[in-house]
Amino acid sequence: MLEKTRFTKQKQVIMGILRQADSPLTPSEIYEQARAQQPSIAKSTVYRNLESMQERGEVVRGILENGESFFAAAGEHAHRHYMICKDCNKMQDLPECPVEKLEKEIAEAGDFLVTDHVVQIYGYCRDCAKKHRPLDT
Amino acid sequence: MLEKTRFTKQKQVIMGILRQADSPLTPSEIYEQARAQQPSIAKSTVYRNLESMQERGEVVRGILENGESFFAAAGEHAHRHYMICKDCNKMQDLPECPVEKLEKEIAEAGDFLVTDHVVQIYGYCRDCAKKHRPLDT
DNA sequence: TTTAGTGCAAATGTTTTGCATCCAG
DNA sequence: CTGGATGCAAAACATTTGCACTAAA
Repeated sequence: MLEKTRFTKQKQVIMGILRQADSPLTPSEIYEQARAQQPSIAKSTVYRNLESMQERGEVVRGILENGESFFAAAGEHAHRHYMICKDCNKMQDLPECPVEKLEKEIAEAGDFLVTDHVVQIYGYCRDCAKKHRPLDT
Repeated sequence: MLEKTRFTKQKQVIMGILRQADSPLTPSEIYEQARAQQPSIAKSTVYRNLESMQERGEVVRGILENGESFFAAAGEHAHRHYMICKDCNKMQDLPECPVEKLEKEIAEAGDFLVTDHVVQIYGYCRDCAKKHRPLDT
């Protein structure tokens, strides 16, 4: 049973940040941005809100290779299929989900009850690739 | 340039554990198993070896939803396509990679230089599913 | 008023690092 | 011998938790 929630300023700020983001954000990034609007906000408040929002399905949570988590507002980049730049960590949405078919096969095989999946393609975005090795070799 | 490595007992123990594993292992699991063979081994030694082995391509590293990392010996379960049980955390290899085609399309589009990818399907393995909700509904 | 939510600090848990010592080559 | 590797402890991070206090309903 969901307990009743209060629309606190902090929660509004966090949701606002996530909704305006053009890419998922880490708790630290959210915290930094939130402090601009609400200087007294505590990091733990950010974490607690992200957790409860996730339980409510208002945001989606994922995890980066370095162990940091990231969050996106539901309906935005909420499908957890990304291209992630190893350099700047910016995440772009994948144009399609390549797993659905496979998921169906697994369900039919009956040895595993699928609830969810994650697809993350790593590499370098155009900008960061330029800095290192050119995209066009 | 790779610096020359020494075949220490610790490194042998760690590689042995990973090669015998039937599923990727977390550093803590590796450390525990390693202590059985080499009681004086330090956790930091496990981490340092795993890191250097990964750089050499001897092992592959991934990350779980809870932020813990995991490792598998190259050639074993080294492709980073898994079905991960949310209950017991056991990981099974996916029967096929559903991303290759998509990866090729991204490469052709030219906006992202792909180096690597991860596919993780979450859910419950047969045993754990039994404990909660039956696989056959 | 009531109590969910907050801020702050302390506690966790994982991974990293500094350094004196050790041992494989 | 020599310097790469180890063990130990401390430090660095991300995240969680306890608790008194604040503020939304």
